[in-house]
Amino acid sequence: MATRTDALTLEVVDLVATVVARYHEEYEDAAAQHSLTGAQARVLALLAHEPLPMRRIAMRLKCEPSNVTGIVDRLESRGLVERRPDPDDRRVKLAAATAEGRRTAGHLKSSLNFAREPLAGLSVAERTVLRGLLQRILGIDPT
Amino acid sequence: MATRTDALTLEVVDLVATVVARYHEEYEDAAAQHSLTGAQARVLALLAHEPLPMRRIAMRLKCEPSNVTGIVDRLESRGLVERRPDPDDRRVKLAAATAEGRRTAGHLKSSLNFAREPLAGLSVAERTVLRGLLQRILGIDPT
DNA sequence: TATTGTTATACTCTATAACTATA
DNA sequence: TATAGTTATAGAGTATAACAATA
Repeated sequence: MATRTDALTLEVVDLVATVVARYHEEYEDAAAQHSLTGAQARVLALLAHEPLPMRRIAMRLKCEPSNVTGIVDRLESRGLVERRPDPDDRRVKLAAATAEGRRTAGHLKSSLNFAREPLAGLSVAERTVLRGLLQRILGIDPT
Repeated sequence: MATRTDALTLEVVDLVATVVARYHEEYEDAAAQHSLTGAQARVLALLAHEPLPMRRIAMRLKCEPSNVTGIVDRLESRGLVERRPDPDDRRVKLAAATAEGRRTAGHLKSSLNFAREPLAGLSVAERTVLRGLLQRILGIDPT
């Protein structure tokens, strides 16, 4: 075990903080290019993958369900998302991305170039090492 | 150069996104433990390091200067921050952390345990490799 | 009774534009 | 005239509490 918080660890934490800041910047910029807020972009990305009950969206966003109402309202008024009844439970409303919503989500994902540019400088071996270290940090069992 | 967006790169991007999400969660939680919002905590951390003109705070936060007024107002009303005149330019107001503000910032930093817990599982050698890779990604010249 | 989604309310963060006091 | 900070305003995200419909 290392000392309580050695210089190396602090350096790494600082680098992680910088990565976090830059990632956020790029995400917000990419969202803004499609006239979306960050929260709207996150919900749209979620729904482009699969329709979800309002409450599940709130859990994924780690916010209160009442907030999701407004976010989905704004996405719906732009035709990117629609609300559908759940056949199994009439209390539930399923939010689902429309065709245009899925298209926008696709553009958004590809304009998020954090993926390519910075990682392009790393070799396959280096990216593999990085993947392993990040998995360890996150407590993910490498399958 | 790797292919446009190979599976490995996508995996790493996904891991980075998870790190970003977890870091944010922990930061907001740590701030909330001191009844601070994320923005307030960021400004307080900045000012605990050194006093700054309002405009410089806005540049560091990448937001409009008008927003900083409100954030500093709230910190000031809690006695964590104070506004001082700048002797060199009477237009400028320097925001500075009070003694209590610096204390709060210290607690906040130590309650941000993203630093210790996840990185503790990595050896010194692994942390060194991670530091190098993150520096490469961020385009930082290792001194 | 419990749960799902919504509404109502209040607070914070955000950008824009107009204002003031300095420079 | 240009700049620093503020104010005013409006939109969006957030939590809390209360509500209707359904389970």
